[in-house]
Amino acid sequence: MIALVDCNSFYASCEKVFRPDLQDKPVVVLSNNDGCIVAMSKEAKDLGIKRGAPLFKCRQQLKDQESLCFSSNYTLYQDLSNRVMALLARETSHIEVYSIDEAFLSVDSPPSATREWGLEIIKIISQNLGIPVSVGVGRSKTLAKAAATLAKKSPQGYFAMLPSMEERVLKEIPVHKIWGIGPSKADYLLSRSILTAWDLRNMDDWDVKKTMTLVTLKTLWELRGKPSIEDEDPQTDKKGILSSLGFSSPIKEKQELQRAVASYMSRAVRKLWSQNSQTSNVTVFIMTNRFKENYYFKEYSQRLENPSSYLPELIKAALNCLEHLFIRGLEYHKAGVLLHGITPEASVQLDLFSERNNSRDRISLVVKEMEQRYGRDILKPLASAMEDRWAMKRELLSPAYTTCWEELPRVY
DNA sequence: TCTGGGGTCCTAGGACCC
DNA sequence: TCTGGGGTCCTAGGACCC
Repeated sequence: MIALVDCNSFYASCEKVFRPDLQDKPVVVLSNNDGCIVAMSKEAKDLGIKRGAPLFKCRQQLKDQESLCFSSNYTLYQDLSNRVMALLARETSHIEVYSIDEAFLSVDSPPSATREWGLEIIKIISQNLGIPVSVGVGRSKTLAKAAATLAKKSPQGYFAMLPSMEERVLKEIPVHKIWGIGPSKADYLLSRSILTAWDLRNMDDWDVKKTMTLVTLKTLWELRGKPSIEDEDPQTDKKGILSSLGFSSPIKEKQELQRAVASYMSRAVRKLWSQNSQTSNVTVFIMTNRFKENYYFKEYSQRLENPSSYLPELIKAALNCLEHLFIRGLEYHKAGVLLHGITPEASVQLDLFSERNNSRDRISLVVKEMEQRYGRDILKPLASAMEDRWAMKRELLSPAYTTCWEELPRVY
């Protein structure tokens, strides 16, 4: 059996950990730039607030209820997540950390003791970290996921879908709630009168393979209790790196866009460095407000002659892309940089006529070392070093309770 | 006024090769 | 009118996830 351990309202729960005064209050966490709502405590959910809703549309409602908003504090969430995962790892022979707030665990206990094991996990995480979690158990990841959804509704936060219960339970689950079935596939299934998880489970393999995808076929097998979705290997390097962010206020000037793009590139390159890789393809995109008329979105890619992780060269490529995109007179809301064709540094193929450029390697090395010693922003490319007028809006940020000496919570 | 960011995987179709 | 067969690789774009 497989268990899915899922933190309840994770971001909101993290905010509550160091604010006992908020224990029973509605809490919501906002996206970057304090734009929309990405997480809510149970109390906020009960108010009928929807995930993904823009803040300005529910501001009044939140005010009426004395709820509290927070800007997203990823430093805090990632740190608490690491602690949750470390505790979970002690309770199982195998753990797959699936996302910042979820992990699949293999269930080692005999069936008769599984319930105690699950409840013990909930207790451990709650006592050590103050984070509420739910545990769902099933014969496959997809079944464990479905069980976890039901666990959230149960008072103890635990639900095991035993094989004997599968038919009854799956008949109650609408097809669009199944992990891996998004809006588009749900629509298609509905049009064929496949309404529940049980209906999908009983479809013909070839039919599914032919009219949908292999992924859906695997989902179907999983619903039948046959594990078919493999673990993702956390060691494997990223295949694409994206760094993009909306501006806190619109940008008109090309020069400002250039600074933003240069700065996004230096973030992307840092991710590249952290996995010791090089990139061979740079893409830049810019866009105006997509909710307004005359929406403009355009991207431009440039292939590099040789794979590179040399920041100045990559910034130059990005700025060159920007030249193909920029139109004067528009108000830009967002830009981004994508790196593709990523290869490990060790196996990079140079073309016949180029030589490995040692001085570049040394510059990158010095930058890396200085960042390690003095912190991330000690060196910035000049192209991005001016004032960041467009920088992210985070007006409601909570302290970095666990990762910054100055911001440790005080006990009086 | 204000509407997130960062990923993965799959498929179709074109270019190219023998 | 007739116009091989079987591959690989790459890219764009869709779908889905948290």
